[in-house]
Amino acid sequence: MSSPFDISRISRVGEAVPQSAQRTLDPASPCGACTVRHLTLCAPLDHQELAEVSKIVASVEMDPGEPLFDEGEEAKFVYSVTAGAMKLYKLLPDGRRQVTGFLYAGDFLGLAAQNLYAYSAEAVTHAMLCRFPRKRLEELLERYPKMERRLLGMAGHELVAAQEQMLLLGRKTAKEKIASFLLSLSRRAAQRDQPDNPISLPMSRNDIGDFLGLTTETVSRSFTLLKTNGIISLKAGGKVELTDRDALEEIAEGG
Amino acid sequence: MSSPFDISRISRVGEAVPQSAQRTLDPASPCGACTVRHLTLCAPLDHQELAEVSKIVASVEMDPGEPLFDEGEEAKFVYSVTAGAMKLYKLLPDGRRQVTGFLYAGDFLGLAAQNLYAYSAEAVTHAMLCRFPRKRLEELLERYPKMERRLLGMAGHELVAAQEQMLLLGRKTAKEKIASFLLSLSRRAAQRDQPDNPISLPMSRNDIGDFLGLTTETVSRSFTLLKTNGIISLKAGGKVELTDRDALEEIAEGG
DNA sequence: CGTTGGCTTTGATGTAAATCAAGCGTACAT
DNA sequence: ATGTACGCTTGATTTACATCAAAGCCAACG
Repeated sequence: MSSPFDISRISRVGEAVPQSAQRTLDPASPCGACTVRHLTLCAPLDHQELAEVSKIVASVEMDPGEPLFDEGEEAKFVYSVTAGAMKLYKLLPDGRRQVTGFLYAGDFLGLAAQNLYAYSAEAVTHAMLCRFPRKRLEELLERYPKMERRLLGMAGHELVAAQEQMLLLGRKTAKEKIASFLLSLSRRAAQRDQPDNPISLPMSRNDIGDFLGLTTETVSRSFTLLKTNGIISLKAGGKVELTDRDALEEIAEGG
Repeated sequence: MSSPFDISRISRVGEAVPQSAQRTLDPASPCGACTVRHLTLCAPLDHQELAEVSKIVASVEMDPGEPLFDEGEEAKFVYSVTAGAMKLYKLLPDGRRQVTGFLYAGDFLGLAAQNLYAYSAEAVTHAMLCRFPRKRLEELLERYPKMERRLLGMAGHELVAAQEQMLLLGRKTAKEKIASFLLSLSRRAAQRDQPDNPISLPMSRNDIGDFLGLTTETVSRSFTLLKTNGIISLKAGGKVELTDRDALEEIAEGG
């Protein structure tokens, strides 16, 4: 966790801001310079439309463990991840935690019910996000139906992933959960043109456990089991090599 | 399960069709007469627009246990439930099953990834649905952005519900799962202006188990436990009375 | 109206994963 | 270099739920 004195560095793009707080976006044409736009909700926009978006976005920089918002808070903003990794989670009153997703560049956060965030969000690694005032973005969505269509497509993908995760949480064994998790990380890396093997696991064993409905210990044991069977190998820097992808896929589906 | 000779009765509305297959919709103005429109994706449409929708919808009637489509099948149609209850589920190769949702009037089905259904769908009770050819509906969505906005709103609600279900599957005990399930059914009934107590449980113990990540036996034991504690009481016709709603809410949140 | 077959409930036993409890590294600070 | 702290791994024990097994229950049907 971050110290309570850490503060998200936020800057309205297009305004004069301290150099230090302005790392990814060029103030002159921030969205035009966005290197992950093809992955985001801004993908379908043309040059002119991006200029409109630029007027309402701010850039946010996060340190590992730093919270972005909490479940139940008023949902004034929505976000798009541009770099690094975030996690979303829900808590029960006694502290039990369910991580509902890990987010990478291009992913969208800020889902709300009755204007309150439906989950808490926290940085896993150092991360950068674009921040949109919810109301301003909704105005833009009315003006640009293709942006709304894009968002609907992204929501559809999220729903498919959510159903897959329900199958995992409700019906898979610890070993199957870990195998499925590694494969889904690998596939997502491939989608964003990153190496799909070895893959990097920036999150802790505890986070993985809270995502898969397991304890840290069971996650660790399942990793060692797969390692012992020569199916994966744990490398330095939190990297995992998928030595036998076919076997992993077999296990993930309950083979 | 239904016999293999059962066939969904399908009729293009507006065409001459056998009386028996045409039970909910008035062929003259089928969508205009829809009694659950305010719950559906058609809610924001005016009279003129509904007439356009009428041209592409067909009415489908289902018997209990009858399958509508299977996961992996080509997703030619999407559906809107107008009466009765449906269930959605995913299977593992060895037969383990995860029910991902129970659907009632107003709910939307037909989520697809790469044009293939992401889950199987089957009737729980006798049910009626409106069937939309996917491509024709997509054309309509382009013409009517407010319909697309409506769909986006519905997808958002689904995503919130999915996250809640992940918390349930990953972190709640059997008793907490049953309590949460009963409360969510009660709340959904209230939303559709049906009595929220007693509530009706049209699905089997086995279906409930596959929805909550439990076995039939554990579902049954949890019900008797709540019954013994005077928190619920099982009535005739698959109805459940929530005798002590506060206690149920306390239990659902891990109290 | 007795038989049948499918759910549901209840009981006895087994087990995968949780919990409890030390040790291990590795990374960072003193 | 040496402490120390935090996350990871490994081991021993417990437990919630699954599995296996057998009765009840009730609606449909001959």
